[in-house]
Amino acid sequence: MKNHNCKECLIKSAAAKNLNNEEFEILESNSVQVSFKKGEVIFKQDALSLNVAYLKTGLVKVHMRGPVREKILRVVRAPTYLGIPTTFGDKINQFSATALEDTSVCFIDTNGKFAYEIIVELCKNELFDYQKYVSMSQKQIPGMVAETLLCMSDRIFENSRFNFPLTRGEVGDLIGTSRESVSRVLTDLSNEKIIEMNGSEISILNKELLIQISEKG
DNA sequence: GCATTAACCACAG
DNA sequence: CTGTGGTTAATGC
Repeated sequence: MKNHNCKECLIKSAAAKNLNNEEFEILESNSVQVSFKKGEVIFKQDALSLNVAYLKTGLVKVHMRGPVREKILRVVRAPTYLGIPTTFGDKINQFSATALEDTSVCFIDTNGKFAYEIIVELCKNELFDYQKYVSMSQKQIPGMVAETLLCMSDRIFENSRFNFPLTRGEVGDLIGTSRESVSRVLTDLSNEKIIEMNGSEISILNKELLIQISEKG
């Protein structure tokens, strides 16, 4: 935790861009910035709410405990809000967030000025999740893995080569399959020279084919 | 039936 | 944690 200056923040949220000086003072006195190391829990399911978390830098997985195992709901890159972890009315988190990289987060005591931005964020998430669940229910595993790789490459890292932030097991939790299946698909893709793996580093060699696989399912 | 897909188990590195 | 092989269950042709 450290002192911070929301007005001078270079990674201001869209909501914060509309605030006046007085409102910035309110924001600063009602928020706190915290750093997290890779693997640290930012907020935890079943714990009391820490209000809204704004992911300033880093990469985070948002996940929920399922009847059998943990399910990764999404993987998000800064800057973004981490959603509203509680239901209205209670203050118990319904899901968790864990840092996949070193990360800094601002916890904000919610006030009216942020409501609009938060709603926009929630709508985007809802749409994104609907699309994801449609995909998941209709595609086979290679399609889902391909889609995940493309998503990482295009949306998270914006690079065809990147350091894969998830373990095989976590990819399984994300797309709803077993770690073994993820393993096998990845080695298949590697054997077919569609991707290249070096430890945790992954390069996409044949993006067109990968897109085909992700679309065909 | 036979083939395919994928989950579960187990063991090795 | 990861990779692999054997086994099993469900599904499709």
